[in-house]
Amino acid sequence: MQAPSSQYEVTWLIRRLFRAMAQLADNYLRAHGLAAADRAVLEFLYPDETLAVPEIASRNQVSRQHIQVTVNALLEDGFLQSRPNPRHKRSPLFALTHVGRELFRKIRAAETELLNQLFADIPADDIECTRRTLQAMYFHNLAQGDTHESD
Amino acid sequence: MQAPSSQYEVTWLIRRLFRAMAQLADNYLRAHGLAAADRAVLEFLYPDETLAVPEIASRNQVSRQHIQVTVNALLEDGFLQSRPNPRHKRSPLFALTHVGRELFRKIRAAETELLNQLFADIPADDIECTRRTLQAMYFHNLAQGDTHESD
DNA sequence: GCAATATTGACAAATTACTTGTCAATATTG
DNA sequence: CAATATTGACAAGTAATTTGTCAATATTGC
Repeated sequence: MQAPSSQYEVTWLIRRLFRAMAQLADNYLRAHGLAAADRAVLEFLYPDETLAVPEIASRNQVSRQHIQVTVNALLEDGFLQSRPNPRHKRSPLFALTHVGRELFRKIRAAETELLNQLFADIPADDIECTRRTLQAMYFHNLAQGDTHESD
Repeated sequence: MQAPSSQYEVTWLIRRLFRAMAQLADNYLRAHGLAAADRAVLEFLYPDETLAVPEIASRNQVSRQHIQVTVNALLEDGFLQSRPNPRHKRSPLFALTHVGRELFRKIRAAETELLNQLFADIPADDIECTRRTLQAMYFHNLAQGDTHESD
């Protein structure tokens, strides 16, 4: 029958790659006792951001309750520290501790290894073109689909 | 601090786009009473494949029990039909019915609408370059990470 | 053919990764 | 300062999927 369009294939590949990447990343994260949600929080704070729980949640488009639990656990494990929030006295800001920053740096380094394999033999120009295109897709998407609140 | 590499950004965007796309697709699928897993099965069979449950599962990298349940439901709803499997008498092959094929065609058409918005203003060359790059990534990935069985 | 081994479908329970609901405490704002 | 909103904590619910188990039946190696 008709060949699928390039557009369709791009979205198909995004779906497949996401799953494949998630599996690779999960294997690695598990070795450090982290879940994907933990990694996401660390990423939002790396290297020097300070954010409150509700703000991390809204940037990550997940419920604040979920991020609350994740942040509490990371705090307990010594990867995060809290500081007073000038904008809201009940909702402290969180930042990486030195240990947390080192942890995420290591995670990134390991991921970079995987990335280098994943991108082996792909010309830099193609990677840059892909980045530009996906970014445009992402912003198109946001422009039309980012008008929902919760809670 | 240091700017993230293009490689890293590409994978970041894949993660973000996957989630955004999943949300868009889910809204549409729900209207047809389907879940993402149903769509995946229909896609594997569209337009004229015939596959047994364990084979769909292995291609989709999910457990055969999960696909079994999904296929049973689609069969009950009249979207699939079974035929004898020459390679295994207990494990019939499944194919789309006419209704099932029409359903998936409609899903695809609706998705194409969304895709056209998502890709609006992106040059065809960039889309093609992106497709080529993602495909290369996907095959790199498969080449190294496809050696695990289950069950 | 026939025995040993493997595969399959069915079902149940467990797991993961969240969301939603609720509430009291405390903030912010008008 | 009173009305309203936000936050953190906790509980319960949900969706999608995995894992475990089993009996039935296939396939295979001899």
